[in-house]
Amino acid sequence: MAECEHDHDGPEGLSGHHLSHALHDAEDRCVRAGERMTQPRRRALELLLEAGKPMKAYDLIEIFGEDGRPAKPPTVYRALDFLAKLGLAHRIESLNAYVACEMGERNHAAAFLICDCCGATEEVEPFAPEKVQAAASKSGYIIEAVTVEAHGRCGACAS
Amino acid sequence: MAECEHDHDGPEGLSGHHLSHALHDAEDRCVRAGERMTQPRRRALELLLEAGKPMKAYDLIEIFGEDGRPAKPPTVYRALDFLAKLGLAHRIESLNAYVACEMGERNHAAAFLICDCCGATEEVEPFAPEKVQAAASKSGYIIEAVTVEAHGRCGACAS
DNA sequence: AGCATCTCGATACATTATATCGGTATCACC
DNA sequence: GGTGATACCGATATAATGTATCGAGATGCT
Ligand SMILES: [Zn+2]
Ligand SMILES: [Zn+2]
Ligand SMILES: [Zn+2]
Ligand SMILES: [Zn+2]
Repeated sequence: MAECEHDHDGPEGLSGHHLSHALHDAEDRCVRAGERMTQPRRRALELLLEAGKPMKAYDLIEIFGEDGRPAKPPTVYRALDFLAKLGLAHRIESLNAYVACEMGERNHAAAFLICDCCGATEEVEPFAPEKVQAAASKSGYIIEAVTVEAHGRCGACAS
Repeated sequence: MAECEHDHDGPEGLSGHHLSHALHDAEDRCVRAGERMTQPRRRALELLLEAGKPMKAYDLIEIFGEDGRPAKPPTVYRALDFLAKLGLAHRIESLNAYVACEMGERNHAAAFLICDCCGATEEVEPFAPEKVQAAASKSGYIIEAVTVEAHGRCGACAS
């Protein structure tokens, strides 16, 4: 980021009834998963959907209150963790940022193309690293580095 | 991590002439790349190689000085950034940690299996996310989440 | 009602990372 | 062998990011 200043306004986020629908769908999904869509969780998702791009936790914290007052950090971090757990949002580790999931399916592997120049990001189908450039070039991307991080349990801990 | 307490001592890092050789190789590679292997860079790599596992920046900072005194944060972060740029080490974003590269080739896509229980990590060949479980099960790993983050330049910025 | 569990708000704190600046080393060139 | 450009370093200060903890309220179950 900030390496060049191409000023490209990408596609923006949701508003109006698109937003309402997305929130309603999320609530459904939440209920089906046996979880509660509480007020802070809904608000966090609303902000991510409105933004339509990755947001830093502290940027959300600043604008969290409906009344314009910032939230306390744990409130927002808890909500974001919840959304990520449910698959409604993803954390992008290399940006320390969070973004609403654009795919419907639950618990899918997440993959992102991230422009280091302008900050644009795109959620894409997961792919093998050696196929990244081919996949990315459909969007004109030139990839410089790919990282794959798979979390789980090792042989010893799984047993 | 810290979810269970299987106490498995994994393979450890380098020492003695294994360490010296690795450092010497790194210096060669550095020179061939037209870069300088300075004292702080060498020291950072030495610590990563000795550890043989991912290390937090501030853990390195604590033990950085040959004389037992800690380093200043920018010293270590600069060295780590350099090592990562050269492909001698990787940053593991989801752990905020750094590890010496176990593969020889330069600028390869990095992929890691990370045990959330004991913290064991393993650098592996990059793979397509849908093949992760198959690949990982060779080591007994059970994968719960995979993320792919590809950095580069978007169509607009590349042009 | 009584109890377990989940969730929240608040305070305080911990961890991780960077901006900046002045000085030194290194190198290319003349 | 001087001179300027660049890369690198050490130090100070501060910014950005993330958590531990605790008491109170909400929710669901029997
Ligand atoms: Zn997604
Ligand atoms: Zn871009
Ligand atoms: Zn590697
Ligand atoms: Zn383990």
